Amino acid sequence: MSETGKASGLVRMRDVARMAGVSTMTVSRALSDPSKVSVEVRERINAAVQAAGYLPNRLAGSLSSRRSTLVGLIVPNIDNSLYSTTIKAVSEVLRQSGHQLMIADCGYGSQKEEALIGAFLAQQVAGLILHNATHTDHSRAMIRRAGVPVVEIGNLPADPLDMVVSYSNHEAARAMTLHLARLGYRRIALVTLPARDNDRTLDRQRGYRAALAEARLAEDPQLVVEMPPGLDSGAETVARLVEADAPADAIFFAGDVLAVGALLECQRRGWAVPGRVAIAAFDNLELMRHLMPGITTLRLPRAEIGRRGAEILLDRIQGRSTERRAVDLRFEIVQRGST
Amino acid sequence: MSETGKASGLVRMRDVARMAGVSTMTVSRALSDPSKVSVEVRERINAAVQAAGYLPNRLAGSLSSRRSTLVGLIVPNIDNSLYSTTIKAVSEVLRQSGHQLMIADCGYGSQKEEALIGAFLAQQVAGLILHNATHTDHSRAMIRRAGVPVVEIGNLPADPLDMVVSYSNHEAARAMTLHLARLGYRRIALVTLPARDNDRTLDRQRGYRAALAEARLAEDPQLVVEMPPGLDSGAETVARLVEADAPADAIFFAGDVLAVGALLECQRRGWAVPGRVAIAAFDNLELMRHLMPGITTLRLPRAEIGRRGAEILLDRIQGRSTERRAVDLRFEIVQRGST
DNA sequence: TTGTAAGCGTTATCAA
DNA sequence: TTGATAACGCTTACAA
Repeated sequence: MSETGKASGLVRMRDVARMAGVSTMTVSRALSDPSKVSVEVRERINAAVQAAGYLPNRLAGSLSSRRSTLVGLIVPNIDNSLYSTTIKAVSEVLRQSGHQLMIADCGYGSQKEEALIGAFLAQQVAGLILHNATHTDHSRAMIRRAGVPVVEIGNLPADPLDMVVSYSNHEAARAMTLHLARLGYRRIALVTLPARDNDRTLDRQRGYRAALAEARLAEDPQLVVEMPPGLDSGAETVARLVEADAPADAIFFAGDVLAVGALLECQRRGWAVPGRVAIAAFDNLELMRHLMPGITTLRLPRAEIGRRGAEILLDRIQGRSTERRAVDLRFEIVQRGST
Repeated sequence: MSETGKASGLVRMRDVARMAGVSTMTVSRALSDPSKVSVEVRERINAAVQAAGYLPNRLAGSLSSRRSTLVGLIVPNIDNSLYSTTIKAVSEVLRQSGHQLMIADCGYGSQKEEALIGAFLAQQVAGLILHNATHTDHSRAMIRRAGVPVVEIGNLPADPLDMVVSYSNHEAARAMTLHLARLGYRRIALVTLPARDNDRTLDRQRGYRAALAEARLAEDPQLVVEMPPGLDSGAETVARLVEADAPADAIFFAGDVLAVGALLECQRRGWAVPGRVAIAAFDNLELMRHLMPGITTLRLPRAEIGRRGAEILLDRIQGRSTERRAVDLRFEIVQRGST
């Protein structure tokens, strides 16, 4: 009676084959490419699959075929809505082609990234998506040996591993700084996250400096600040920069939700924005538009990066392309009341 | 010279074994339990592993040992900081024990969840973490047959699949509604996300009704509203409920960032909070504390749910426990200026 | 259209 | 402590 798995509930292709009176090979074909099997046999197999509650073992399948449906994604911090916008887009594209997404976060360090790359390659991922653009030599060696396609999505690196889909952090920071200069601000401060081990933050600082030079504004070391992420951080910084002996007239918060914390602190203190100080932000979070005043910011293609990144990775995984593409996506400045 | 992989770069355990002059079994032991191998041989093997840049193939390892290091997590929406707090905590715990996390989102529907559960089981995950508490019969059947441990984390279901780590949405909504009643509000509105296919929202609505009954407040269907997520949604709703013929005197936004959108709309319109209307929220986002006034809300154990959930799952995966535990974590009300 | 045989790269088992 | 052999559950390659 109960051919349906021997107590353990474990059903293998063999069992389905026996039930349908065919060989495992025929079952395999019926599942992966039904057109290769006669209608009659196909129906018997489907019935057996249903009856047994059979689920194919992809571990065995991938091992045998040397093809995997796993893609690894490494971001600096899962717990951050900026990254999750991208993650969501990647995940949608991959699912539609039957791939599975493995996600890990590496903090902002390339050492931890190395361990994760090793773990993912050991799982035989078909491809990798990396947010950081800084990697250890060993990471590079492992990726080269494994021969899997890689997309870097957090920045436009000078020396890419393989493919790239991103915007330019340098250009974005430069554009916003020039925008502030054009609006007439002369003492423009830059607040970023800690730059150590973070190529994106470094590029933003460089972009800011480039813009100051172009606008013929003097660079004041007092006006370049690194802070940990968070609303409190932004609040603290705006107070410090506005109450300094030589105060900033505009502050460009190039990271996280620092600008929001700053604006809310100004509200609490009754400081007019931009009367007392102008505030600009980096990422166009939905919130920026709802605050009073709305915060001037950059619209970055977070979702599109995820989508295009996943797409060109799949093109390579599925052999539709062999190019090492580099896609530079656009950003734009959203001018609002805060500047 | 170049024994280091035959051009393709693919190095198998066999190759390492040959280089070290031992059998593959000895290499396998040296990697998984070095104490079982003599020091001298171990060193030769380590040297060969380094020289060859060998990465073990976990697909083969898992297939052979019938053990997997993969854990599947299914949330309603990756792109939501509430879930990402939990995801982060899960991910940390799993990494520390050498497990990999596969993440997918199922919208709020159990049909899509079913497909994902199937995909994860096909990958031979060692365990599953599910945020939704509503599942199809087929999902339940697959999980039972596969025999993998499962933790549900989004709610306390009446009929759990296996283990549960969560707070009670019913009790949380009830507690906040009673809190508002005790503060003297008499026309308390409830705004939730769409309740269809969402056991958490349904429980919140039930908890609200239970509290109204306890507080002997009449239930007004006009005061129970379902809205899509988002700041705009909250803004729109507060306007509607305050300008109604019989306006609400307090609004409990039981979902997403609706309360933030509402408070910001009140700021824009110059409505005093709580003078014109009181506002309470569900999740204690960092922002709630920074707004003026601060928003009264519930402190929910988002991170602890992830941590404990992952821990008890690992206890079962690693055979340290066989219990079907249900953990009811605490929440608490954070009273602030908005009520 | 279907089946047979030989792997895929590792680990369990048992023997030396 | 080490090794030989046989799985693990599937797919590739080839034969019928």
